[in-house]
Amino acid sequence: MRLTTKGRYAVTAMLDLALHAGSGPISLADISGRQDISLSYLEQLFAKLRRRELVSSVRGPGGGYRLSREGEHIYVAEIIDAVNEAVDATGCGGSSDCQQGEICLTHHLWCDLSDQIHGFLSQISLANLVEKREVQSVSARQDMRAQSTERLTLTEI
Amino acid sequence: MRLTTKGRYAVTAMLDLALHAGSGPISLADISGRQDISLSYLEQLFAKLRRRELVSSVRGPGGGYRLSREGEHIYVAEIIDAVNEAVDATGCGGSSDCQQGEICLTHHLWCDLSDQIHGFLSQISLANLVEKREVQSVSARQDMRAQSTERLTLTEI
DNA sequence: TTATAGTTGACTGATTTAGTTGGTTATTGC
DNA sequence: GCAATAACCAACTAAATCAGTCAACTATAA
Repeated sequence: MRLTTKGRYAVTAMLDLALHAGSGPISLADISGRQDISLSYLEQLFAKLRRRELVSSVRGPGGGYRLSREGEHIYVAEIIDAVNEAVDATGCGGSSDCQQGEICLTHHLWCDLSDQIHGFLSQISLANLVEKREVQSVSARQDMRAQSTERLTLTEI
Repeated sequence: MRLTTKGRYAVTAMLDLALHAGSGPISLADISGRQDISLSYLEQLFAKLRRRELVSSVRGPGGGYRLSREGEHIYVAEIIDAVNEAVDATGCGGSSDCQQGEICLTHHLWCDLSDQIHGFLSQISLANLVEKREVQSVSARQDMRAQSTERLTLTEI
């Protein structure tokens, strides 16, 4: 279990999907606009999320991504694990022979801490986050901003 | 709050200190030998741990480091924070104006998750880790290995 | 048939990680 | 006083990761 900005981007993007669920597939361009994450970086992240079957894709115009399960059943831990892809944190790949054929101190210690954090983040679902009042108010403002820039783009043309 | 291998090294080294507390200051060379962490990398980590007053140093022969507080009062979260030194995880440095002068979705979300993990790791002390049976048994073996290589070095000369 | 949007891969600069090298300073014991 | 020890310090490096760019390709809706 690692906690980096990469995981944060992924969780944010997935939360954006959850917030806009119901209105058909959401394009990465939309998420990019709302969350200020570069489109190409999102593409990389969503390739991994798709491989883990956290999202499913629809190609062509009007296409995009949708959650492949209900938000209640997608947990923050899964999302972070999907994009961080199993970095052998123990140094021995779980084979427990890190130090001259025997288990090292780091091994037990970090597996334990890591497991506990993992367990903690496994209890927080996207639906839990969507429920939060702050999340809803920020999201509402982002939607309005997105709509106004959309109008701008149209009138500019 | 970030969780990387850097933090793991720091926690492991501090746990080594806690396990060998009572027998005078512990040299980084000893920790390096037992935990397979390069001496120079330990030096970098301990410079930060000392700045945060988690350890105190004794120079000269027989010198080394010791915990500046009892293990009961040193928490895993502090150690990780000390070596990771405040990386502005929010992108706006807590000023809450990440997106066109207003707070972003990431901000709330990540601060919240981050705070909860921090709270969790703030409850685990070095003393808690020392108590664990697995930690004690691994540590005992490491000490024996260190003694035998010491003997080897002496007889080789 | 065209525009949309996902899919893929190669490539890049910046930062972080982990470690090396080569010093200096303080302290201890002879 | 001198040699050995071990903390302290700074510059430098290779490798990995992060974040993003660019360019091509494929499926599909209108």
